[in-house]
Amino acid sequence: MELGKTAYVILGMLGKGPKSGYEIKAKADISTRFFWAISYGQIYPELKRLEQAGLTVGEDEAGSGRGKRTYSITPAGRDALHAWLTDPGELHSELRHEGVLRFFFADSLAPQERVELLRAIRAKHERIQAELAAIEPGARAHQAETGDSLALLTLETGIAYQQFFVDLCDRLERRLADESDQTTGGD
Amino acid sequence: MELGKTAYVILGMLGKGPKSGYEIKAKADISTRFFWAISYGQIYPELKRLEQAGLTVGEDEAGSGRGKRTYSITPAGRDALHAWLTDPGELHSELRHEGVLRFFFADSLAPQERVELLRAIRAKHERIQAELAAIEPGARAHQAETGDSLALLTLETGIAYQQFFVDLCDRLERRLADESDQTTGGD
DNA sequence: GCTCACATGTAATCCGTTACATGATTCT
DNA sequence: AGAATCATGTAACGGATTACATGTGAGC
Repeated sequence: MELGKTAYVILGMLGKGPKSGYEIKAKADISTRFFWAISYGQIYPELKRLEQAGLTVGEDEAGSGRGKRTYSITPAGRDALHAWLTDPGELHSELRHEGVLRFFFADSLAPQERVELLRAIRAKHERIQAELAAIEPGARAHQAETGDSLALLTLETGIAYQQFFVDLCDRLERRLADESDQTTGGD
Repeated sequence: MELGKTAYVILGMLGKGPKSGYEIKAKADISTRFFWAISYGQIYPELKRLEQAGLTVGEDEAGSGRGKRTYSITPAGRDALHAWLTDPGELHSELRHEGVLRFFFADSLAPQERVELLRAIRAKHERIQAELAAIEPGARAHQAETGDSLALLTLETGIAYQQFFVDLCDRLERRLADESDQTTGGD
């Protein structure tokens, strides 16, 4: 029945409790988004497919506006989720990073332009890090409530990940400065 | 004329010297692949589009087998490349990391299964790091020849990036161990 | 003669984003 | 009354991978 990774994001979210498509998106936006983004265009069709496959069940919420539909995970859904979490096959991972890409091709740039590029990369990662830091208090409260420590641990991973790039840019900028010092004979 | 990022990978490669589609792929596979992957399915059609746009010129190589075609960057191509390298707009970056994704949802796993997940993530990054390390001698020789230090610097960035995940997995494994120590009352 | 590296290309398919359409409820 | 948020859904499009088709040249 071959589910895509995105299906597991949805299934995983429902594993933590029943949710609507809208709520799944909201939760994903403050957690998985930073290492696996999803959009409405995937969520709603996928929820239907998962229901047809018997991995989730949807229920129309009475009373509330225009048919809000809340989905829950089924036992079969939990099995599928567990099978994925422990699947010994390849862990897909890919990075598309325009900043590093540009840096790789930056030998045709003037030294000043290179530095500006590094600063721009740094600024971007700092901005995302600030976004993540803003989420932390909520995640901490969530851990206290539910006892789920992995969400917070993953968030901290995200913050450390951004920090890696900030440090990297600092290091590279210094390396470039050292290099041009040598070329110009120091002083 | 709105070029996609992949077009710039090709343009950037040609900026370092004339190449065939095949050669572009080979170079990308030992450099940009780790932060911006490309495939033949993109390269050949894109080379044609870039030629039509006047950013590259192709020339059929005489003598060699079934029409090998070598492309060079034009002055207009260099302008476009420079414009991209210094574009102050958003730097696209995205990560899809199944390992961290699974970890986020791993609260339903047994402690032993969690550790196995972390070990699998770690192993994968170590494997990629070894791949990168194998490329390094070639990159070092290339720098000595051409004076282009950024390719090597970028490769080292890739190695450090993999190391980040290796360290992360070690840290997380220790954190999980500490946690279960507390829960079981130590010993 | 066989296999491997070199070499080009396309078509099917998949995955995902973006933009759009629609409407209810809640807050100010 | 108006704005923001909640809420669902689809269609068009774009980007990229995969598989396939085809063929040459060099070395064993």
